[in-house]
Amino acid sequence: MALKLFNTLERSVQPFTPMDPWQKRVGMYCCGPTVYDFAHIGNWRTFVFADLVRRALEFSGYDVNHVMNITDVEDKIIRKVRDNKTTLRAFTGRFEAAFLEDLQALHCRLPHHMPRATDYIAEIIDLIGRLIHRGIAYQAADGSVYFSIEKYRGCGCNYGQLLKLNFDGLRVGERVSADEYEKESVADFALWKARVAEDGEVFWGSPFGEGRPGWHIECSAMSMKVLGESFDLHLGGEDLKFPHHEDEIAQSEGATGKPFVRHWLHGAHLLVEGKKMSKSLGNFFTLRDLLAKGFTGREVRHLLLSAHYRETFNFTLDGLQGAKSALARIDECVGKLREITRSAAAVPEPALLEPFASALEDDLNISAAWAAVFDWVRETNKRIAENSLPPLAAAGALAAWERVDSVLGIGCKSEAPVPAEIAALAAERTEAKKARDFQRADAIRDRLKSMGWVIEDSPKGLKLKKI
RNA sequence: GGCGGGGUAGCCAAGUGGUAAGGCACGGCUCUGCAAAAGCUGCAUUCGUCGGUUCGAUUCCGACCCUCGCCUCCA
Repeated sequence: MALKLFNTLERSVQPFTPMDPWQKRVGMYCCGPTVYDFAHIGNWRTFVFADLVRRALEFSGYDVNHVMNITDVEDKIIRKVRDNKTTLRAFTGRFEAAFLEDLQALHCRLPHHMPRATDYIAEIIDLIGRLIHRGIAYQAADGSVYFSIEKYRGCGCNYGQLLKLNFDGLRVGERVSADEYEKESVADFALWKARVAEDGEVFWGSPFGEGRPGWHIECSAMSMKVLGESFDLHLGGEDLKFPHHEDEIAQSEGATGKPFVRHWLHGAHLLVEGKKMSKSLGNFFTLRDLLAKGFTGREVRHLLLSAHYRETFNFTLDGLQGAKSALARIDECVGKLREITRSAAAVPEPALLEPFASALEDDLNISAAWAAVFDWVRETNKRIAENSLPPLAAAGALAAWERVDSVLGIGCKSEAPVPAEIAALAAERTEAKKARDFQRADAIRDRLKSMGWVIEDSPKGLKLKKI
C-alpha cells in the first residue's frame, strides 16, 4: 500500500507521488514561525504535524528535503524592534533560538534548511522584478509594489485554487483600512512595502526604492530557491490557505509560468479547554508554560499527535495528564522488552508494524496508528507476564517499536540517575521490610514519594521511578 | 452574507451500508506485608434531532438544532 494524503488543491485524499523520476526524493516546504514572540501550543500543533509528515515520508522510504522558513521581518517585528529600541537581528535572534530549543524539546527532526527571509532579500527582489517584467506587478504612487490579481487572471492563471472565494462579497474597509494602501484593487497584495519613517532602520535598497518585502513573497522566493520552481509538498496551518498560500501560488506561478506545488496539506487549529486560545481567557500556553508545569516535550508531542491533523483538536491540561499516563504504559512495556534483550537486531514484528503502517498510509490516521501501538503493548505485556517471550521475539518486538517510533518520535523516557540519598533511603526501606518493620518501611516510602520518587516492588526486586 | 469543518461513553478520539478501535478516568481482579503512576480485565443495544432510501443506517439522502473556523494580523 502506498502513502495517501489529502490534497487541498483537490479537496480529497490522493495517492502521494513525488516529481522525482526515481520516486525517491521529496521536496517539502512548511511555513515556519514569525519570530516576534515565543511560539504557542497552536503553532506547535502545526510544526509537530509537519514533523509527522516528514517522518511518515521517511518511513515510506522517501528521501525528504525538508525546508522551514524563519520569518524575521514583518510588521509586528518592526513595531517591537522600535518599541524595544533594539535591532532587528538582536530581537529576532532571541526568539529564533527559543524556537529551535522548543522544536527539539518536542522531538521534531530539524528541517534540512531553515532560511531566514532577511537572508533572501536579493531573491525576493529578483522575483518581484520578474513579476513586474511580466506585467503582473505594478508600483503604486506610494512606492510600494503590488501584485495585480486582475493581470494574473488575464494571463489565464487561476487565483483561488485552495478555496472558493467570492471577491464581490469581500467586505472592503472592514478589515483593510482603505487609506492604508494605494492599490488598484482590494484583492491586490503588497510584494514590496516602501520604506516609511516608522520602519526605522529596517529597510533594504531595491530597484523599486528602499523598503522591505511583503508578507507572502518570502516563501515563494525561498521555497523556489531551495527546492526549485516546482516541488512536491507545501504545508501550513489552515488559516494560511488564504491569503498566504493562495498568494504564494500566484506569485510563483505568475513569475515562472509553471505549476508551483503539487500537493498542499493544511493542519487544523486547536482549541484549548474547548475555547479559542486567547490571553484574556488564560488558556494561552507556550511550550515553556507547559514545561514549567512539569510536563515534558514528549508528553506534549504525544497529545498534539493524538488526533487527526485535519480535525480541530481540543487541547486540555487533563488531556496532557492523560498523555503522561499513556506514555508511561509504553515506556513500561518497552523497558521490560529491553530487560529481556538488549538487541533490536531482528526482523520487526509484523503484528505491530503492519497495522501501524496501514494506518499511517491512510492520510496519516494517527489515532488508528496509536491503537495499533496500544494493542501491541497489551499483547506484549501478556506475553511478558506469561514468560512466553524469548529474547529473539523480544528483539523482534523492539525492532518493530523502533521502526514505529521513528515516526511517532516519542523516544525513551530519559532515566534520571538515582541520587545517592534516594538510593540510601530505598536500601534502608528494604532493610526495614526484611526486618518486617512495615511501619518504618512505609514511612520511608512516603518520604521518598514526597521527594518525587516512587518505589515499585516486583518479584525481581525494587525499581525507583522519578515522578 | 459567502465558503468550509464538527456533533460517537465522564473526558479525548478512530471508524464502517451488516451491528461501535484506542487512550485517559472509573470499577473488579492479580501481584503485594500493605501498596503502587505494575499487569490483566470490565465499561456505548448505541453514534445531535426528526424524517427518507434500504432486508439492514451511526455510516447514504433531506430538513432542522447546536458548535467551531476562514473571508487580507493569524499555526
